Amino acid sequence: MGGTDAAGATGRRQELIDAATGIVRDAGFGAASVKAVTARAGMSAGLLYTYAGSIDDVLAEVFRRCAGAELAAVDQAVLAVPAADATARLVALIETFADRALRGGRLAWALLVEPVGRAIDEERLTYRRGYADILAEIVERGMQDGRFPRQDARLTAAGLVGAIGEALTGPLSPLASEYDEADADAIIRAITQLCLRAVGAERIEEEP
Amino acid sequence: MGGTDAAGATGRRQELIDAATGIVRDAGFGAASVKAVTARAGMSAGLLYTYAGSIDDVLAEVFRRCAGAELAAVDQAVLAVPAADATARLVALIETFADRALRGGRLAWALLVEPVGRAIDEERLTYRRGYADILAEIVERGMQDGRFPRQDARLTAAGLVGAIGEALTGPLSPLASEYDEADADAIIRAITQLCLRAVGAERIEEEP
DNA sequence: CCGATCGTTGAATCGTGATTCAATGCCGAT
DNA sequence: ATCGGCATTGAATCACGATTCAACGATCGG
Repeated sequence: MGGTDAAGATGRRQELIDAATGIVRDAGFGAASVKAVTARAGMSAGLLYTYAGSIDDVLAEVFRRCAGAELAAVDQAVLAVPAADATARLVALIETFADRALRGGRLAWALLVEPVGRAIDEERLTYRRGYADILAEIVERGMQDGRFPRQDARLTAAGLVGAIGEALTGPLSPLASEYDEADADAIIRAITQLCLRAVGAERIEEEP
Repeated sequence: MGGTDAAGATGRRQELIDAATGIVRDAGFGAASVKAVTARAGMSAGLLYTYAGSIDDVLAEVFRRCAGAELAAVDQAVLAVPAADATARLVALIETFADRALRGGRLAWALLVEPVGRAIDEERLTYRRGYADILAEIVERGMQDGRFPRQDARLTAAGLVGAIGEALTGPLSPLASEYDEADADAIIRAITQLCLRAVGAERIEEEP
């Protein structure tokens, strides 16, 4: 056998997905053409079709994996907090999500808002709905416990997804331009406060 | 001269823009190809290039006009309310924006979130920033008057743009599926409450 | 060493829309 | 009636990326 594992342990399909993931992280889905992906994977363009149905197949898989990892991290962070404290769960969700987004380079942008084609838009819907579902559950519970005022939990959830996403990836956000590493905490705190107020959480930890 | 005004008063460029606007309203920018636009305008494809530099030129102009009209309507509604009452201004903004979006068919979706190419994405940035600017001013004023708690006005503004946009156009929103004409008011009310809470407005009109 | 097999290559082809431009039609002026 | 010039046509061309596939070459059993 030749080199390290060029065609060995990993498997061509995995190499394609890894290469595509790297490109998406660096530059978004728009840069993940057949040529770019196969070049990064160190193979010829045609070989993609031996190991995947199409470039959209590969990119959809990349989206599922990245989005799934983000969602899982957030879900885990939320579940680490007692369900009884809806406010703390909400804070955990926002902090985890925002922290990962701010440190993940272009990935959050690619997953949340980058214009992409049909194949991936459907994945995106699942992704956003995943967050909205978690949020809706938290809001529902908070209402039951009397922590949050009566409201349409699903609409609030959608609104929070939009608010967090826009604050983190929109044209006015730190991610759009350069931003100070040190600012990250301040930004996360501001988003958290915004969302806590939005659901009507009573206890809001103020900082001087 | 021949027909009504086929090549008369209106001007070819205007006809192109009108045709493109109609298509965007009906089906979004994705449907506004050269062929579709020129066909709707009743002229041949090639003529587009006599009266516009490119299809992107035409679509960017359509975007500017539609977005400008929406923004102007919202701005007008906001200015109709005394600046001293930041809460009322915020309500006016949301109600005007949401009402127009819910009644405007696909237009709101096209302007806010439809995936489009570069030429138009820059226009979109201006559009969203326009709303964010108005919102930031309202939030700023509300803080000065002690109606809203201390917060990062620009971040709140971005968050509100995201929340309103997602609630109205997101996968979880009424616009994604069919929705009852009668529900529109309830939706608008829910979004309003959400945003009022988000900025920390004290007086929130409850309804039983 | 020979041929079968299978992974691999990358140039040719396809698909989809935008864009160009030679040809045509239409008009008033002469 | 003929001419010059402007408006218009729409088929040909271009652009650009995805996709295909005939050809190549490494490996292995005999």
